[in-house]
Amino acid sequence: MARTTGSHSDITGPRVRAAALRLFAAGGYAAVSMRAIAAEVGVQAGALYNYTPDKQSLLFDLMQGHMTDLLAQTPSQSGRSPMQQLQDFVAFHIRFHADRPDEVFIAYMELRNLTEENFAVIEGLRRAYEDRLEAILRAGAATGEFAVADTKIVTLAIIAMLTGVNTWYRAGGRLSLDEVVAQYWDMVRKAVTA
Amino acid sequence: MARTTGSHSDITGPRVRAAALRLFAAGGYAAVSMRAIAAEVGVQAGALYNYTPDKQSLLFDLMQGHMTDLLAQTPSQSGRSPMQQLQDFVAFHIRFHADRPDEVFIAYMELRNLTEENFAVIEGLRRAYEDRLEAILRAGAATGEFAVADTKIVTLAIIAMLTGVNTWYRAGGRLSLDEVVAQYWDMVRKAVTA
DNA sequence: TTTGCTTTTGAACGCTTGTTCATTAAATTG
DNA sequence: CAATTTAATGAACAAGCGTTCAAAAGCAAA
Repeated sequence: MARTTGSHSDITGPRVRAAALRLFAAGGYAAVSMRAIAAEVGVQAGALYNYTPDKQSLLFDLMQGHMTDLLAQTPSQSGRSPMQQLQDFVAFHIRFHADRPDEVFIAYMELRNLTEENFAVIEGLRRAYEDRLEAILRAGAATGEFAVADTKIVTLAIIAMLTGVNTWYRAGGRLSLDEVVAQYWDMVRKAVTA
Repeated sequence: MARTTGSHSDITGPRVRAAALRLFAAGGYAAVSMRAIAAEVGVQAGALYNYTPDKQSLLFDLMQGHMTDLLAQTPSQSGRSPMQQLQDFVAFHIRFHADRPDEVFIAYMELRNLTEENFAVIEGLRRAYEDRLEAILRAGAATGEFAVADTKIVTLAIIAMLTGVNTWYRAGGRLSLDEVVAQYWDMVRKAVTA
C-alpha cells in the first residue's frame, strides 16, 4: 500500500524537518528515533531517506538553517550610534529567539551530537554572531559611550543573559515581549555605562 | 562477619557515579550506555546494578546531589546589607559553578531526561535557589538600594548571565577566577542600581 | 581450612536502533 | 489509455540497548 493519497514530495520534505525540529527539541536528538519522526509525519521510517541522507544531516540542517537566519537578520546599521546599535541588538536578539524556541533550544543543546566537521561549521556561525555584538561594544568603548573593561566577557555575558529569556518567556504570559525587551534593555544599558 | 576492610563496594560505588558524571556530561544521558559506564569503571555492565537500581536513578542522584550541595553552600548572612549579600551571591555562584563544570552541565542539559517525579524534585530545588537571590533583590528594592522594577526577571537574568560563565571559563585561561568575579560583579552591581 | 557473605562475571532476554532495498502504488506525461 | 516517474511501503539487517540472574570468584571471620 505505497503512497496512500496523492503525491507529497514537496509537502513531505518540510513536514519531516518540522517533525524533527519539534521532536529533537522535546526529547533530544539521541532520544528521538527515525521511526518516531516518521510516525509524527505519518509515514514509514524508510520514507524519510527520500528527504535526508541520514539522521545527522537532519540535525545539522536544522541548526545551520537557524544560525544562517540569525546572522542574516541581525541588524547592522552603521549610521546609528553604538548605544542605538546595542539597543537594536538587544531587541532583535530577544524577539528573534522568542519566535523560535525550538530552534534555539536545539542550537544550544545538541551541539555535542554534531560530528566534528558539522560542529566546526555551527561553532563558526555562533562566533560570527558574537562578533557582531562585540564590534558594537568596542565601538562604544572607543567613543567612551560604554564603560566596559573587557568586551569579550561583556559580549558573552549579555548574550547569555538575553538567551536566558527563552527558558521562561511564553507568549501570553504575565509580561508582553515589549515589556521584556524594555526590562532587559534597561539592565544591559546600565551594565555597559558607568 | 561482614567484609569490612577488603570490600570493593565502597570504592566501586563512587567510581560508578564519577564515570556516569563524566560520560553524561561529555555525551549526554541518552547517548551513554550502561556498558560504556561500566567500561569506564573497568567492570561488566551487570555489576553496575549493585550500585544503582537503574540508569535513571544514576542521573537523578547526580543532579539531586548537585542541587542539594548548591543550596547547602549558598551564603545567607542576614547581618549583611542587600548589596553585600548580592556581591556574596555573585561570587559564590561563579566559584561554585566553575568548580563543577560537569555537574552544572548535566543539571541544565539533562532535565528532560528525568522522569516526571524526578523532574519535579529537581525543579523544586532550582526554584528554591532562585528564591534565595530574589529575596536579596527584594530586600534591596525595599531599602531603595536597588532600582529593580521586576525582581523575578532580574533574578533570572542574573542567574543566566552568571551561569553562562561556564560555557567559556577554563582554569588557567586568560582570566583568573578573581578577575571574572570582579567583572561580573561590576556588571551586576550597575544593572541593579540606578 | 572451612564457612558465609559480598561482589563480579558473562550469558541471555526481548526490544529498539539507523539504514537499505526490492516491491508496489499513485501521479504525471504522452 | 498506456508508459513513465516519483514516492512510500514493509521487511530485513547487524548492532546495540537496559536489565536480569545463576554461577563463579574473592575475601573476612571462625
